[in-house]
Amino acid sequence: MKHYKICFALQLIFFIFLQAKFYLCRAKFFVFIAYFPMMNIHTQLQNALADALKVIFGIENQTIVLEKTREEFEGDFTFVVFPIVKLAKKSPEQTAQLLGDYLEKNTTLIAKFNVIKGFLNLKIADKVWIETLNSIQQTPNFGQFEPKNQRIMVEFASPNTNKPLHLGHLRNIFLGDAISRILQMYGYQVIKANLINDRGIHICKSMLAYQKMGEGQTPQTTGIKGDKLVGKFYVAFEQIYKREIQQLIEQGLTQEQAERQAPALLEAQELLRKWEENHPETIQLWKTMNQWVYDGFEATFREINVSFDKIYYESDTYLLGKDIVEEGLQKGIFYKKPDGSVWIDLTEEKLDHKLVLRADGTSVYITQDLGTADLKYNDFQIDKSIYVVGNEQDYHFKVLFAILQKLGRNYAQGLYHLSYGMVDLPSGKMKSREGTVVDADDLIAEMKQTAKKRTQELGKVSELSEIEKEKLYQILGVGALKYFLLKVEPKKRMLFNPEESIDFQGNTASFIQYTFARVHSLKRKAEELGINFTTLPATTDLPLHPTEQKVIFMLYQFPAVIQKAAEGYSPAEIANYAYDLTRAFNQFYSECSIFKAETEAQIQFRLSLANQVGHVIQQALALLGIEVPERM
RNA sequence: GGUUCCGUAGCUCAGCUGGAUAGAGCAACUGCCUUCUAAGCAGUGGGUCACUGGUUCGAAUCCAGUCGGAAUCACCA
Repeated sequence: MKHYKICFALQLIFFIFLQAKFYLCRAKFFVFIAYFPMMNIHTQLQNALADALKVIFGIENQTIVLEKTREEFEGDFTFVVFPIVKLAKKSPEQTAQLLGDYLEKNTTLIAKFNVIKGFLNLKIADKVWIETLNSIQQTPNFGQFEPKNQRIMVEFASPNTNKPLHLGHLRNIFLGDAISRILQMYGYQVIKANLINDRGIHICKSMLAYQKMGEGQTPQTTGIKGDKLVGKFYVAFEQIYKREIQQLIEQGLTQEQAERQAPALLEAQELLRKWEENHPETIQLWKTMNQWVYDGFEATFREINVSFDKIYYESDTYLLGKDIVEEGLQKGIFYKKPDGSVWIDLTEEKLDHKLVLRADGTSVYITQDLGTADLKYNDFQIDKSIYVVGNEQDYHFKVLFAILQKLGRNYAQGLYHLSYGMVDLPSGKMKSREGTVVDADDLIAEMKQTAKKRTQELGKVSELSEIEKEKLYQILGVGALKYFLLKVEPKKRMLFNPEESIDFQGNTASFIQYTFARVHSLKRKAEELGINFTTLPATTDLPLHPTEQKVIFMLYQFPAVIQKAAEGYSPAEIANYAYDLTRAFNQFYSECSIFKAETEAQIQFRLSLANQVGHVIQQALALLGIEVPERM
């Protein structure tokens, strides 16, 4: 409620400001319309209602909440009068009736209204909708917000280099990529960052197995993708390790002892020590194998059309943060235990005591995260910083942010953990050790294959060249996968059933892409007939079909949806919106003939509507990193 | 055990800054292609919004508790 009041107040101030500016600077007004076509109807209605409340009932400073009218009633916006009936001193019906009468008499916005109980349903005049469509049509980059002159870093992907990417990574990557695009649209300058975990015991495990049984294999000699090859040796290590543990247990050790004393692990630890001492051969092997992995990742990223602006390597950052520990000690925020380890007391923040440096002076996970936070800020002077990391680390980020807050970092306010739920299989959690992971490359290939099969069954694209067809399968397959993972609210855990392939019907990317292709087909036909696809309607006096009105209403909401998605860090908002817009358009499409419309003006109007739907679909899907085909 | 998150149709999910008779898709069934792409549209059936209480004109939505599930509470990352 509070949020809404502020929002309304800001809108009001802005509106007044612009009205004042209007006469001074006409251009500014158009910029305003360009970025906030929403304002036109919504704010005008709110203002008119505010007037009405004041004139009729003497009520001022009332928060005016407008809702979308439900399908089963006639109208576009609904004003619920229950909250004001006490102040109005009339029955809900009378109150609503009086307000409706006032609006009808004093504004040109309303075509009609009806009152049901305490609900005032307002139907916006067709003319206003057509003007809205025209204004959207004339807006270059409809949906793009004005630059906020703020920088925001989005860190995502953050893979380990000892094994290939899997389905869980894909959710992370798609989320990070989509939220980056959304924030950019919302006016931020976005820096996409990837913090690669390229060092540590797990990498040494792959390296050790390679030394033992690699026989000089390379991605080139084996034809195996680099990350897959390295992953193969990681699995090999695990097998050796497991066998050794088994043997030791048979010799009478406990499970725990065996796990600690197995020769393979000791050797891997030795390798890590050598790495830390800069042992040339070890470093060389490490570099070589990591490069294979990077090449492999790069191929996957290219396949899913994801890129980064900045790559951090943990081998560069893992020693950072020790100076911050020193700083914290000096400021009295951290304390030292007798054994020499350093801690922070976060019980005030309802967290616990947390270790920030080991007794032997070596870092823990959070130490380097403290250092990296400073590094990011110093590198880019960022105003906000987002970490796309799974919800298993919720506690870690609470602690990290609380520490940075206590240290008085001025960027601490702008930190946000975009936490998301795990992708589970019907059998439960994905476990790499048990071989139940869904490999990213395999899944992508499968999706493309399914898209191909489905396209061939329908047989509508015989005109396309082989290259174009391949591109189409790519767009459809990858799109379906992205949409599948993005349409669910990030924080919810989700289920993926490999047995049932991802749908291409219903609430899917394919459905939305298909609708874009339909629009494109209209465009081709218009060109054949020599009709300009983008011409604006000649008149605003056309009668609107209910489905046409609904489509314009959907288009009109696009900027507001972007705002909601950006502020709530939720690409799912965009996915749901794209789906609703698409459904509305398909309803229109099946109920209204475009080229057989009664008048030229109507044909123009409907083409203009279709054209705009095509644009917004393309934009909305682009925000999710999904491409659109012109035919399918 | 403490903390956090989740629980809506057979399945997968919307709706959650409180508003009218809780919505989609999949699956099942029924219509609609002498062509603006049927990967579509229209319709039928399917619900104790986990449960109990509270707040109020009004609760799937807010609060408390209970039950179920997950994560976390590491000198792993």
